[in-house]
Amino acid sequence: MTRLVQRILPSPLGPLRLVASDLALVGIYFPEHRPAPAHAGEDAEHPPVLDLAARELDEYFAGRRRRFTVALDPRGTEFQRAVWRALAAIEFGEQRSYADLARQIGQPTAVRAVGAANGRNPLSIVLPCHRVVASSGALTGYAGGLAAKQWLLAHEQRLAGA
Amino acid sequence: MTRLVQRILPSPLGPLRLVASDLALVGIYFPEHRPAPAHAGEDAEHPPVLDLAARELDEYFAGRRRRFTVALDPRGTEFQRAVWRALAAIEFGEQRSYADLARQIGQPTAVRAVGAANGRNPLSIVLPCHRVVASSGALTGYAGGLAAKQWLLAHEQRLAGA
DNA sequence: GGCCGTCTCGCCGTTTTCGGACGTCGCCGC
DNA sequence: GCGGCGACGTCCGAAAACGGCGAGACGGCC
Repeated sequence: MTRLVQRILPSPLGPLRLVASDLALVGIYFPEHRPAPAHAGEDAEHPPVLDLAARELDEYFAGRRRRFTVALDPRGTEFQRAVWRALAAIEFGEQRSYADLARQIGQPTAVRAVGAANGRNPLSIVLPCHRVVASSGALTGYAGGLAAKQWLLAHEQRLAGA
Repeated sequence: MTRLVQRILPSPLGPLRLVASDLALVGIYFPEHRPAPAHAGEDAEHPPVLDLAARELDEYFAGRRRRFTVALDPRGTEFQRAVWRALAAIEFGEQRSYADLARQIGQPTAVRAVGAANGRNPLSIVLPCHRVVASSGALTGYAGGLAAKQWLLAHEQRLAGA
């Protein structure tokens, strides 16, 4: 029940809205995020975690960071958190299918539910839901729009080779 | 979403639990309150509003206060807040029926629902749900027990005449 | 014969909807 | 008095709808 504060961070994908509690990052949202996230409190004072998140994201976009260290507190159901935990294990530049994730959390048939949980990921980019594509390899959806997903994958692809 | 703090206040009706946010009083609960209210946070620091509430309640029980000035923030559905607003208009020593209240909020047939809303009143005493009785004049129910309701009415009756 | 697109259907957690039950009642008969 | 019934917002549980899917079946097209 701690207060939430937010901060807007410019990025190549448009202004990102970072939301944090006193202790951890709680959300990263695109300008036209879908589904629209709940409104956060005013940004009176910036807790340190918010500044750290902004710095790491800047580095990520600049190609100088592949993993994030900022404390996270993704809020959701038990199942969703399990999916998001699995997300965190996908390395920079890699890709997985929704079926892969389902297997990984021990519920190989819950493919569709994994897709839904993926769509509710509150920590875009940091929890790399953009690295999950259909088994066929097709891009299927993204909270920030498919263009953003494609941009992120290309960005990582470019750097992964180097 | 501000933090809630609480404080116990001794009274002729037993220890009352006062709950407040930074800005306003949110709840007043009897020892055996029904339905049981949600648990509040720890009482680390007392916001001014909590002390003011305690003082005014003391004065009320001592017979030196008939109206409260402490800021209130009763949380509930729109309908409930409408009922509670109507409650606040009942003067010290007066009594109304549930049907009266229903008429007052413009939903004369929602008598039973008014009763239910009354039962969910989070601010006992300050929002005087004890001044509402059946059309027949009978005492019908009270979160703090019928004895408490009777005590409050008698208390006000005694002073109203003076 | 391969190689796609398209369709259909089963999968499953979450969300939304729906229906019934439950009150701090009041009115009408008896 | 007492019993019965109607009133209506809430709560709660059940049921249905809804997705950022995947596998298999078809039908075209080289």
